[in-house]
Amino acid sequence: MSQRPVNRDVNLDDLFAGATEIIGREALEKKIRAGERLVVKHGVDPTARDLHLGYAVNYQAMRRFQDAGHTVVLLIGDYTCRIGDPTGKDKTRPELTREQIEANIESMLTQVDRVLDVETLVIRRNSEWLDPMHLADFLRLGTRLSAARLWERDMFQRRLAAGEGVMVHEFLYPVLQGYDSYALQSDITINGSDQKFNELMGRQIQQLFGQDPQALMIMPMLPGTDGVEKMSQSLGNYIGLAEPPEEQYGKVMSIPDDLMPLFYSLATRLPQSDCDDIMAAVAEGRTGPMDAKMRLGRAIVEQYHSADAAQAAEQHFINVHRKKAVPDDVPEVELPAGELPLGLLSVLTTVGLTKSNGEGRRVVKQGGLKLDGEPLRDDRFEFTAPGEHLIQKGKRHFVRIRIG
RNA sequence: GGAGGGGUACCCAAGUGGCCAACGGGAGCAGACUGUAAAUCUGCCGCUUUCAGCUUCGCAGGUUCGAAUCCUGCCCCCUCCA
Repeated sequence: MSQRPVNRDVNLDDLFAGATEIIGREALEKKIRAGERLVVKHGVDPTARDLHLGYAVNYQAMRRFQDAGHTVVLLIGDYTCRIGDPTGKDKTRPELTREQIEANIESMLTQVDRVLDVETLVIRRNSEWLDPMHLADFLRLGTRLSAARLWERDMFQRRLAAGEGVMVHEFLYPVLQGYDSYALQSDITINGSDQKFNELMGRQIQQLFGQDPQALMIMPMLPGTDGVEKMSQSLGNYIGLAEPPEEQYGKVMSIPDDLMPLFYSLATRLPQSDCDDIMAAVAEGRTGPMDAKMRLGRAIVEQYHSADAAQAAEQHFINVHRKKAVPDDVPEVELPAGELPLGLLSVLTTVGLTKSNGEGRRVVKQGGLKLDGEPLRDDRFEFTAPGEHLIQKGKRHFVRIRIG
């Protein structure tokens, strides 16, 4: 693994771009200027998931550190994920097997490689040091940490006030996560603001052991496509890094207009000055909001796919949504002619357009179904002969069926 | 160990013997409108062979013509006190 030389003259404002807060900035700057190769930590759970633009806010920052020659560590919380972060939402998590964890890391890497340089990326697992840790060691660490400090956490206070409980493991979680920073000798951790408390604990533990406390680069949470909640997989309001170009583009087009500035500066690699110019042009009426949004969509698709893909996705969007034409990549399903006649409702369900016959009946009744471009309002319709048909549900769900 | 509160559909949450397939909100789906997959408005939103039938309100029994609602046992969750 070949590493770039450390760039001690890197522009710090560029390096820290986008961060809402840098804790311990001064000490960090000294290290950079002295030409030290920093250990840059970013922790993730090895759960199976689609990485999305919200995470990419961190990855882009990590990439800049890589480019400046520093060691970026992707810390896999394979030990702590067995315990469960106090999100207040998680039920007891199913325990992941070693194989699952490795498979998840693998899939994660194929997603982050769109942003990070995986050649120099260092992967560590916190089971490396937490597994061999003895309870006595942990308790000894506990003799030097104040419980009151842990209780301060606003989430705990809120939950207690709301009459909800706090579990012992949740209470201790920050200690384990903080220990990671010590084990890695982290110089800086890049994470979303939701991790601030845990990472501050890391600073404290590092100091207990005589280490320099890590700096914290706290990145803003990107809102989801609904414009209200933060982007997250469980809320389904996310734009995945590995999603197909048309999906990414379409989802970008669906964000509320007033989210555009945020997406421009957090989700694209455009310099902040360019983002400002674009939004100024919109404000002054020189550019339409739709054009600005389309440009945003292209920029994002281009970043995770290619310029060609961005063009194609835009064309697809114009065709399907503006001109209401049929896209050219409609999924096709083969149906055996032996089962003729085939009832429309059961076809809709087997083809995956509806979850039940009742839902299909509803869609047909409401005029949301088209067969070969023609509205079909008869839920008792049957396909009686072999052949090819285009089924459209609503505006954007298409399936081509081939009976025969 | 004691006292109290609670478990309802994908999520939140009403309902405390029939008018309950179950109020309301969110999510989702469809229609209208729109530059948009935004916002707004309208409709739908357990399953089925839909003028009807079937299965649902933590689990298992029971009372009753009839239960999400009452009784018994069990499981789980939360708060306070010890």
